[in-house]
Amino acid sequence: MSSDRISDAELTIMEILWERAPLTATDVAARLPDDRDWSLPTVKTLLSRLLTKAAVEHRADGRRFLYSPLIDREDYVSHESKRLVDRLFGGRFMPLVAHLAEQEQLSDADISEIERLLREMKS
Amino acid sequence: MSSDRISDAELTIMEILWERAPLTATDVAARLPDDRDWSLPTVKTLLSRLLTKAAVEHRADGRRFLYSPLIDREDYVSHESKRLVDRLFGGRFMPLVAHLAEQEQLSDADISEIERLLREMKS
DNA sequence: CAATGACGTTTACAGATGTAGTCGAAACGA
DNA sequence: TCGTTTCGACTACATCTGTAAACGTCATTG
Repeated sequence: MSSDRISDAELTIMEILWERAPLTATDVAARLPDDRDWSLPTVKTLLSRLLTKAAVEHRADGRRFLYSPLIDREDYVSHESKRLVDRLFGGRFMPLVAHLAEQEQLSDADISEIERLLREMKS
Repeated sequence: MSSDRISDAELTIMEILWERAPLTATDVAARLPDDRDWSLPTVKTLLSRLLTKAAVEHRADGRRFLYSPLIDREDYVSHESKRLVDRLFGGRFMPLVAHLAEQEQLSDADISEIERLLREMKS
């Protein structure tokens, strides 16, 4: 099921595929961010775990596979946001937003931008 | 170090101690939420792992221990919120608000509340 | 056609996590 | 004082995660 959690390392792979797909395992490895310098076998392991979790699919291309995400980034982000909010804020989003707003040094420009967004939402 | 991550199960214990401390292991077990029906040994294991992670401390009371949180709930919440924002929104607060906005997970009341918060921050 | 390389699959292995049993010592009740 | 309960400490064990090596196979190239 796609209800399996995606681990941190796996998320790194997903981000690459969300940005561009389909890709071969080698392509994915080539696009790793600098702070994730994994060997090709590692990337392959992560890809096959993602296959098991039905988070990606692969299609044969000659004797290689082309991998593509099966789950939507938007859905994943929503799911994880909700998970955090459930765990830490009793399921309410507002406290999270308020908390972050308090923590974060928002520039006046940021604030105006958010206000604009909020005005749009209201209508 | 207190930089060790607190797992889900451990968080359940922390929440109990944040609500009321100090408590003995047995007390903690008695306060478990209904959906976490753990045996006493399990609770003790989790408590000792939290000790190792320096997330709680204990003080002898006769032959028992009284456990208290060492880290602040506020700090933990900040840390985890930041982690989410870093992982999923490139560390920026705005995209999170935008995301929530799109998902329509903020009520009109929520929005007004955020606006009030932002106005306060501007000054 | 043989050697080399590119792939996917299988196996590995340490550390974290969820969940709990066992054990020895101390305390308490009869 | 002797059995029973109660602790904490130690041990256990399956699963998940991070990271990767080994292996078998097909393709490519000399």
